[in-house]
Parts: sequence; C-alpha cells; structure tokens
Amino acid sequence: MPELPEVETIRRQLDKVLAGQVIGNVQVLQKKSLQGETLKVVGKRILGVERKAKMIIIRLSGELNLLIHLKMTGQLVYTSKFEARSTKFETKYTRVIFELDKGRFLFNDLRLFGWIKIVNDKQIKEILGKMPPDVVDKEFTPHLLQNILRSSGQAVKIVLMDQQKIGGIGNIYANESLFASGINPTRRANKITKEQVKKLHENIKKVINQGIKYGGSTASDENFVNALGKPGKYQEHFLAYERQGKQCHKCGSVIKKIKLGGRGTYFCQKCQK
DNA sequence: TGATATGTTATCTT
DNA sequence: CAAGATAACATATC
Repeated sequence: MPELPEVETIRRQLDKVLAGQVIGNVQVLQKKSLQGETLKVVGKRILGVERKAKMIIIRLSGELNLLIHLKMTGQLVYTSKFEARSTKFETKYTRVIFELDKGRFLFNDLRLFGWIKIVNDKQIKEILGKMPPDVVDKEFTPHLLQNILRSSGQAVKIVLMDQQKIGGIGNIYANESLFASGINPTRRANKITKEQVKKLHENIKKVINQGIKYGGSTASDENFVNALGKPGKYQEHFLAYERQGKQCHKCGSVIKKIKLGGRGTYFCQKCQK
C-alpha cells in the first residue's frame, strides 16, 4: 500500500496546494486517528509538506507539525473551496477534516491503522533522527546496503522491508526490485554476493523512481489515491507483484506466489536465484 | 463463512 | 539477551 513512491506523490501535490494556507476548524470524527492537542494547530500557517520514509510531515508556524502515517488504507485528499461539491471525498471512513482558508483536506482511513500526531519541532527532530536513511537519500549507498544485508540471516526481502534498517520499501517495491535483480526473495540476506548487492541497490533506486514517475501504484486490492483523489499508474508496469500464474517477462516461465513473513511474495523461480 | 490483504509494533519463541 | 517468527490491529472483499 502506500510505500515511498505513493507517499512522495501525495507530498508533492499537498505541498503545492497547502503551502501558505491557514488552518481553521479541525473536525475529529475518529478520536483514534488524531493524537495531540487539536486546538494548538488552529490558526497556524502551513509552511510546507515534507516526507521521511513513508511518513508525511506538514510543517506549521509556531514550531508545530502534523506527522502522518497512512499505514495501509490511509488517504490524504484535498478539495479547494472553488470545487462544486464541498463534500467531495467524504465517506464513512473520513476520520479528520482540516478546514483551510482556501479549501480543506481530509484524512480518510478505512482500517484505522493510520494516524496523525501533532508534535513540535523538537519531537519531530528526535523521531526523524532515529530513523535510518531512505532509499532515495544520498546516504543509501551500495556500501550501506551491503552492511545492512551482511548483518542479517533473514530472507533478503524481509530485510529490505524493515523500516528500522532502510526507509521506504514495502511489499510491492521489494518484490519488483528483487525480480529486476534476479534475486530469490527467500535468499538469506548475508548470502548475497557483492555484485548482486550492487545490482540490487541500482534496481531499488530504479524501481522506486519509476514508482514516483508513474504517481505510485494502486494494486487491485488497494485503495491508494493521491492528494487529488486519483489512483496511481505504476501497477501497469508490475513485472512480479500480483502476477502469479502469468508468464515471466524475462524467461516465459510462470511467476510463483508464496508467503514470506506473512506477506504475499511473487517471483520467477527460473530467473531469481 | 473463513481466508486473505496490508505496515508496523507488540509479543512470543527459539 | 537477541534474533527471528508470528500475532495483533480493522474491515472489505473474494
């Protein structure tokens, strides 16, 4: 669901439409979805929208921030005041509504795993400081990836998705980058050769950037939409994810699906060793 | 009806 | 104790 490319897509759009606006009323329809003192953000100006791994950070005046994690089914959607229907995007899963001077944005979340936290600059700094580099950061080098993989005996796919180790990769992009690299997802991380690590590093970057380029992905069982309520297009370019039973684009044999760490895992037995 | 899907964390097991 | 495995969270859909 929302992984780095999806979250980045939302960030770019939100930054464009929200920057400079002032927060008016905040409607909390589901208490669980918003943590912190709501009243603090009323009257604050939105300075910009940033991202770290799969989290969105909306920077506010007064050294405040909205820290947002969409988890699996969260959506952040914006409507301007000039749009015909003011209730656009509102559903029974709308959890929080932020009213602004020129529009409003909603936090929709079907499964209630996602959250918004109101935190000050100091708290944000602390939280972000503990996080490892994102796959799009300069610090994410082949050398760093090698160190991460070398120190774990877990299956490589599980390590790639571990947010404590690397930021931004979820199930879709893990499957796609391993397919592109010809590496079996079940291979122990510390058994991957140096050349394979280099290839994997390259392909992670490639796949993530493709994902951003196509505005993220909305797979068949997912509900991802961008900040304008539109689905992504990267699913049209999947080579592994959700392709079980179909032909491998490289060798023509059949893509398999297994469960790894409780998650759907797709790969070609012939191409990925 | 019950299995399945997903990101992250809590909790259990080795 | 740490690493690794699995359950839990919520709910729509097949």
